[in-house]
Amino acid sequence: MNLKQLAHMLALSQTTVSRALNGYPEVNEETRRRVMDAAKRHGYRPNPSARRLATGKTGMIGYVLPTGASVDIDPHFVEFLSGLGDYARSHELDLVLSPADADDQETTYRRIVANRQVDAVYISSPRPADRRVALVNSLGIPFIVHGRSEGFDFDYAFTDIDNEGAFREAARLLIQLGHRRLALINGDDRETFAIHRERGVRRALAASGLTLGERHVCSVVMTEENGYRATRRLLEEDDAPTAIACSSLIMALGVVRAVRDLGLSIPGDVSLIAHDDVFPWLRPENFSVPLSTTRSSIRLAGARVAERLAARISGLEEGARGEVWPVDLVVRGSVAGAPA
Amino acid sequence: MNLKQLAHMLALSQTTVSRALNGYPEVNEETRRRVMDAAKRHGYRPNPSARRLATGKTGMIGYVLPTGASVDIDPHFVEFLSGLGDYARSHELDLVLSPADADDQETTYRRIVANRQVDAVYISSPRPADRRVALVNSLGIPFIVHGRSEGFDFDYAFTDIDNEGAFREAARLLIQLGHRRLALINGDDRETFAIHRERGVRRALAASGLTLGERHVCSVVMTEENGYRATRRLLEEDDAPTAIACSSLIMALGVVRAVRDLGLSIPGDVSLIAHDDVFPWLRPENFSVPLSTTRSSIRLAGARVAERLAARISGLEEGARGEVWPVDLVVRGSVAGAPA
DNA sequence: CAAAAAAGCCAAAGCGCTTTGGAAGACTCT
DNA sequence: AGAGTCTTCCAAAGCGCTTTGGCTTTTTTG
Repeated sequence: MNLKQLAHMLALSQTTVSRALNGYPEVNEETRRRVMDAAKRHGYRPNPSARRLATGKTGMIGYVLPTGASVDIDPHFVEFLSGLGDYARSHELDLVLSPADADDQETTYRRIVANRQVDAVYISSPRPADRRVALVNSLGIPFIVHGRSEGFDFDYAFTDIDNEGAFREAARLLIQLGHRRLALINGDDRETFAIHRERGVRRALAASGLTLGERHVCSVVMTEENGYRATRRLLEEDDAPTAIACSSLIMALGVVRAVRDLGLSIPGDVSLIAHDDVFPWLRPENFSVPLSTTRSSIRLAGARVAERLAARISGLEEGARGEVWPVDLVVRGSVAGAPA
Repeated sequence: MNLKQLAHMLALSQTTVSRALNGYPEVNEETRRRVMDAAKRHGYRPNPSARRLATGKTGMIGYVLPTGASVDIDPHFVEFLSGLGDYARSHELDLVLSPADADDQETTYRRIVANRQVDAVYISSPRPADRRVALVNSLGIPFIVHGRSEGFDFDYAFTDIDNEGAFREAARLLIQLGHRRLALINGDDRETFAIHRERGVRRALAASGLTLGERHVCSVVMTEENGYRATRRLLEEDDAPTAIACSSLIMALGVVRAVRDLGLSIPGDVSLIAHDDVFPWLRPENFSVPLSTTRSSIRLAGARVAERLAARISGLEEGARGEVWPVDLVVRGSVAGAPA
């Protein structure tokens, strides 16, 4: 059932039917109802291929997926996707993942824009002066950055959480509890979120005349194993920290294991706060010692990004507004006063 | 730069240029070179929208993503995606995720097929007599099932692992070690993989004249918390099992925590074997007691599914061949002889 | 009431590609 | 040399939609 047939059986022109269906004003309301009705009754759905050839609109949002034999997709992605998908569904948007060589995403971005394969894209895990952001901005396709980049001579639209504030508050709490030597087990410090978190910790320390020791901050891929290793290294030193801030729950698993392996305890010997992106399958309150966290649902962020993309596609949102979400500090049993 | 312009500047017809580019035989090799050359020089890329309108081919593979406020995307998905994406990239395939109401995926499948939005689809986490499989089969679009369904009057193509064999071997090992009361903490038993795993355990027990106690098997969503709860429940009973087989590493985290909370030890009081899908961020050898596992890389499965989909799209693979991969049993410290 | 404006509809021209059905020329064969 | 066969290319017809420009008919206006 295509437009031609539908028009024919309604004894109308394709033009009128098309306009009736797409809500154009120059068609009689009575006629429109007739058309809508017949369309529904016959299950008519405009062929998207034809439509996109004619309009250039695809009804799809794009994401360039860095891949490679040694490239691991961030497990956070799936939660983000849950939120994004949930919103996208209600707006009949599909998501197209374009796999790209992790070291050459530019080609892929250019392709999907040149080919008009998607109406908008989003970018995640940005770094300062991220080339993808500059590129996509210059290509002129609507986009939203999940997270923040920095150091451009233009503004852009992003949705981020207050990583600095979250870790500043976490550190402040630890300091108030008497801790003087804090450590930060961070994610990849080439990414903005990690930079912001480190800054948060430093600012809190500075406010009390303290500093973050050179060797008390580490930047690693966020795996359980790396959390373990970092913790062992930290705690086996002379000036071992008495409190640790950790950038992910997964790493925190390793932290807890390391602390135990060393015969130490949380929070007796070491206080621990981790960032919680809210996974359904791993909850901080279920750690052997309930984990204090800075909490922000990455899933909600996914839904929000989808919402903004949809708004941009339909022209409802314009400009380069960035939004920063506050982060909850949730105190549980894993923090206590510094040991004597 | 479109076909028309390219043809014009080569003083050839669109037909010839199109054929030269697409490798049709009825064009002089000399001409073909000229065309290819000019195309490359001018960076000509055929407009995919136009091409798909004409051919119906999209260069995309589809996946219907169940979503909803209370629907969590399986964390395994991201690993599967890593493999799929890695292969797809090298073949210029994109993946389109079509979010659907988890309770009504049929509509979405029909849509993407009717609209010719993708060249092929894959289905994951199938159940016996899975309606999606029947539907997609009847719709006549190329597809691969990751996992297995059962009970159809037709054959279909799938890539699965030997879940039954894996859990049979795991159970057999435990039995050989003297365990008589095994328990199985399984995933959702409406899914085929869980059924097969349970069958594997039962078969191994039966071979030694043993059975799996009614209350020694549980089927839950695979979260850390559920692993914990199930273990507590199992171990606090009178005829507590001395060995546990567990369907995921994430649940195993909870199992370990529960055992510890009860003042018991692994493998002294309880032996544990879990299935490992090979996550980069959580490795069984790094558990406090290195975890014995049945291991199969879900990432490789993703790559294989992509490969088969590509083969089907290009007509290289036909028929309904199913393939079942063997699973490694990797013995580490978490198993030992049954306590006296 | 005639002229101007608005409403409602349509035919046809794209969008950029593939593919069908020839046609022209070169080549082979008797 | 004439008929038949390849080879190589082309014009034009789709694919199914949107949109431009124009044509009637109805309504409004001075």
